[in-house]
Amino acid sequence: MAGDDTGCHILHADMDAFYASVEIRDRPELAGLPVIVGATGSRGVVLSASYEARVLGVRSAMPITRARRLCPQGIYVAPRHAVYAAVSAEVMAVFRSITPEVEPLSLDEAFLDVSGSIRRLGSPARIAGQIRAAIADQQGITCSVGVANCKFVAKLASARCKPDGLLIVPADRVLDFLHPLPVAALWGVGEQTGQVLARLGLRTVADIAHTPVAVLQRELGQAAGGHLSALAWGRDERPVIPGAVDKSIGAEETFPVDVDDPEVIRRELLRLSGRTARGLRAGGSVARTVVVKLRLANFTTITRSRTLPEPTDVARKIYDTACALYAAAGLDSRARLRLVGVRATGLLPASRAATQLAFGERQVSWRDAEQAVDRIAGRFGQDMVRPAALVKGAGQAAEHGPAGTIRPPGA
DNA sequence: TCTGGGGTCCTGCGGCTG
DNA sequence: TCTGCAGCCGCAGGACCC
Repeated sequence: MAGDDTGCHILHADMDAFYASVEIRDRPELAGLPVIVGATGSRGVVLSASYEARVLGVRSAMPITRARRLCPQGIYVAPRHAVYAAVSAEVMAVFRSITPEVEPLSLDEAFLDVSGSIRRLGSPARIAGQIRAAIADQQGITCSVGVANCKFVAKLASARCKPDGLLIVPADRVLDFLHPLPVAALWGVGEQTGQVLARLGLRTVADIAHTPVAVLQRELGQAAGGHLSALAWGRDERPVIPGAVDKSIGAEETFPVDVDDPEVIRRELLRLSGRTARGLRAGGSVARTVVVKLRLANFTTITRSRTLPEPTDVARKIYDTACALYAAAGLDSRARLRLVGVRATGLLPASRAATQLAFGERQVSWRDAEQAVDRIAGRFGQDMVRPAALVKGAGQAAEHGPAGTIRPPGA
C-alpha cells in the first residue's frame, strides 16, 4: 500500500531488532548469524533476536532456555544497556532534527508528527525516507517507518513492513488496511482479551468493527470495549506528545534461585530502593507512594503499596516503607520468592515538593547524604559507594540492619 | 514451556468526607 | 444526631506493551 500520503502526518519509526542490530554493528563478524541478546544465566528471556534467529522460531520475551533448545547454534550475547541507550539518544536526535514533535515510546521507537515540516522537507513519505537513510548512515542500523493519519495505524504500518521497510497507509484506505488484520493486531489485545474475543467468534478487526460497542463493553469493560471499537474503525485522536513525563519509577529483580531468607530479601529491597531513589533524583522527581512487588515461586504476584505523609526521593525512606510493606504482606516465614520489586509512583517535580521536604529535617539530611553519593558515583562509578549491607562480606552490618556507610549530617 | 524488567492503564472495592 | 449519597482517594490486582 504505497502512494498518496495526503493527510498522513504521523510517522511511527521503529528500529529493526534493535539490540541485536547494535551488537552486529559493533561485531561485524556476527552479520548473517542468529544473534540472540538476553540474560546469560538460566533464568531470563530473549530481549532481541536477529532475523536469522527469528526464522528458527526465536522471539523476544521467549524464555532463554526455550531459545537455546530452538537455536542451539545461536550466538548468545549479554545485553549492554548503556550502549543501547547511547544509540537511542542519537536516533532520537535524528528524529528531533526533523520535527520537535517527537514522542519516544521506548528506546527503539517513536511517533513523529511531521505536519509542521512538510513545507521545509517535503511530503511525509519523503521525510520517512530521509529518516531511514540518516539512521542507516549515522548509526549503521536499519529502521522501519509507518506513515498514516493517526498513531495507531502508523504503528501497525511500521510493524507490517519490517524489516527495513516503509509503508504508507493513505487516509482513504485505512479500513481496507485494518479490517483483514487479526484481532491481535489491535493495541490492547493480548492473550486474555484475545480469548474473550475468540469466545465471541471475533477473529478479524472487521469482526470487531461490526460488533455493537455495548457488547464489547459488557465483555471487556467500559474503557477497553470502547477503545477497541474506535480502533477497529481507524479512529485514534491521540496527539503526538513530546516530552511526556514518567508516572512511576522502579526496579525489580528475579533471583537466580528462589529465596526464602527474609534477610536476603530485605537486602535486595535495600538495593532496589537505592536504584529507585537514584532514578527519582536523576529525573528531578519525588514520589508520594511506594509499591512493593513480591512474586512467589509459584508465580503468584502480590503487590502492597503505601502513600507517604510527604513525597520523597530518599532511598532510606523508600527502603523503610518497602520493609514495612514486606512485613505487612504477612508471608509465611518460609515462603519462597522468585522476584522482588520496588516502585515509586505518584511522581511530582522535586521543586514543587521542596517546601514540604524542608519540614522534614531528618529526611533532608539523608537526602543531602544521598545526593553526595550521587556526585561521587557520577565521578567514580556506581560501585564506589554503597550501603554497608550491600558490601560483600558485610555480615555484621547485614545482621544489624542496612545501615549506610554514609552518615547523614545530624543523624 | 516456564515465564525479565521497565512501564501504563483500568477495574473494583472500601474508607473518608461533605 | 443520624442516615444516605456522591465523589474522591488509596489500595490491590490484572492485563497489556516494548
